[in-house]
Amino acid sequence: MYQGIKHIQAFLAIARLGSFTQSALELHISQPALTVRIKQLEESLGVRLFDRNKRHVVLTQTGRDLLPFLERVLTDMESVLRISRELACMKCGSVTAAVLPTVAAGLLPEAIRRFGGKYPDIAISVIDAIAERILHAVKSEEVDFGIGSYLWTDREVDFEELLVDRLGVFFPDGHPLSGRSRLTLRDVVAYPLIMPCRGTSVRSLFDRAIEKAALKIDLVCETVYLSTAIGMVRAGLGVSILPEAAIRAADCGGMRMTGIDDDGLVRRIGIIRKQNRSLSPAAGCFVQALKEASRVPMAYFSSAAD
Amino acid sequence: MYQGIKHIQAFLAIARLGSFTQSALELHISQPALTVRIKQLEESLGVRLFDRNKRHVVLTQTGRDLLPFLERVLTDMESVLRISRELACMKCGSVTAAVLPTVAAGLLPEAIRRFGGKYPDIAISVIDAIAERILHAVKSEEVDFGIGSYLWTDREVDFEELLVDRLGVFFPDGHPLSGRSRLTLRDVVAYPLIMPCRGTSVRSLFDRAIEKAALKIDLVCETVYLSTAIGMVRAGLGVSILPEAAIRAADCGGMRMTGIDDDGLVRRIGIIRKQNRSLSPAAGCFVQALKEASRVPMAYFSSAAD
DNA sequence: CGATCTTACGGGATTCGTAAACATA
DNA sequence: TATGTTTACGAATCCCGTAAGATCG
Repeated sequence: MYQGIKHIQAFLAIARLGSFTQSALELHISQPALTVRIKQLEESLGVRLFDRNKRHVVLTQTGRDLLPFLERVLTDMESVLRISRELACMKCGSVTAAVLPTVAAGLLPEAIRRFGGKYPDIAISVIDAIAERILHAVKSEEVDFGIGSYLWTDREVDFEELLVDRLGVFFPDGHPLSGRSRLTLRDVVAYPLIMPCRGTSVRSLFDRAIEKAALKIDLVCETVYLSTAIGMVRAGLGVSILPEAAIRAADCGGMRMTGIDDDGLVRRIGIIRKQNRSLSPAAGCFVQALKEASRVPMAYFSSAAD
Repeated sequence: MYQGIKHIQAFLAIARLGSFTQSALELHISQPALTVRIKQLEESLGVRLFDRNKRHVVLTQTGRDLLPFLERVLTDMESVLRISRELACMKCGSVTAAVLPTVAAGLLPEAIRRFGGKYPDIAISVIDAIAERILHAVKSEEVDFGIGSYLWTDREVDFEELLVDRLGVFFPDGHPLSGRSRLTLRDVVAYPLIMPCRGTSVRSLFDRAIEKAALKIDLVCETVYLSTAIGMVRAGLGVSILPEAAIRAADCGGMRMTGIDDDGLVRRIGIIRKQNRSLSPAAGCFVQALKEASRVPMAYFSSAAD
């Protein structure tokens, strides 16, 4: 069949330089080898490409007709090389991640800062989503990877922990729960509850703990945004269980937070990846930046419930 | 360096079929050979293209990024193959010829008819020109070949005779030259002459014959078009020496033509080609049609002097 | 005769296929 | 265990470079 790129390079070099000898020098092969290459190309294409007049070599009409097409093949091949090199060296490409809002506002900016400094040409796009949707996005390969809580054992995905996020009880000033250094789930369920809606990691952890302890609860409201839940708590509608770090992000005036002593109520946050899928060089590098960033304390958290 | 088309075919087959085994069947190679090819391609591009999960093979993100580029290379390569095949089989292409007007109106239509019947996809373009310009067009490679008279020995071009065109003396009814069965140049130069202009083959032959015989002439007019010369002869301005066949093409009422016995006054018309240049398949085939057509008598001649 | 392309041929690298090993569902 | 990919290795092929041949200016 047709031979390969080297034959096209040979053709173009001779078409340009008008000499086998010159072209052989440029291509770093011997001149007889070039003769053979052109002969092979001519045979495989079934047409004569050059008229050899001993002193000069010139394209035949057929050669002239084919020249632009062969040029395009080589140009395109060079594009492939350039782009794959750029992808490998992260001079281009993109990373897409589905991330819990708390992480998107807390850990992520630091990671993006680190990564963006090293690889300014990689576009990073972040989809902030609740735990359930992150898992879906990872499994459907909408995203390169997710950052979230690994709540449901799922053999389709791998999990690698980045950080552990403790939950706490949020209640208004002057609430009966005040003054205790630690609380338990059993203490909390005696009061009306405001919780993030289903599908969030906090809610999943909470529901699981409730079921395990076989407790009854009085859920007065479900919120999408963490800040809404906090507002309701401050207004005296009830108490809530939320990430401890939220105390730093939201306006928590008129509120108290106390840690909760319950094994189930810790949010293990990490990288969620589809099994048997390799990360692109850029994504792999960004994950690295995330791991580094997770070793320094986070400054801020978002106001969305997740 | 990068390997070749076969690697790209391998990549695309696997990307499409999602299986090394299937692709190997399609490509008619063994499956281990395919593994090696992909490994080579990945190494030469410096990126991982597939995630092998034993049960399925799926593109990596990088592979997906590169897919359209590699597809384009193969598409382009297939274009090259298709076009060269078409050029070879004369399913496409064009032929350009510089042709004497008498031939363009006489021999050429028959040749075009024959050729066009067999190869309807080849475009034929004809430049009608006088002998001098035909030679120039051939040497500058404006045209694939010329059809004309080989008047000036020129090592840059080859000549292959197609037909011989005799010249005759044209004079008005009742002219003193009337009634002779043959004439000589010496008979003719006694009268005022109307001749095709310099650069035409007829004029060149004439001038050469005059010079060789060391005759003096009375040139009253030079014409570009053969029909003009005939009109002037009919009007009694003088006599002319023109291709005998012109008697059939122009309106020659009130005129007589007699053959001339002079060795120099035959026009040898044939294919004029640049030396050491091969003809395209289409041009070569058209030349063949010309040779065939030149073996049947011509019906008409043009009215232009050449 | 000098420059240049073509042909011939031997050595070396590449590629292929068979067979065996390995991995996953 | 069955399916499918990777590794290993011997054999065939392909490709290259050197040397000799041919051709044109």
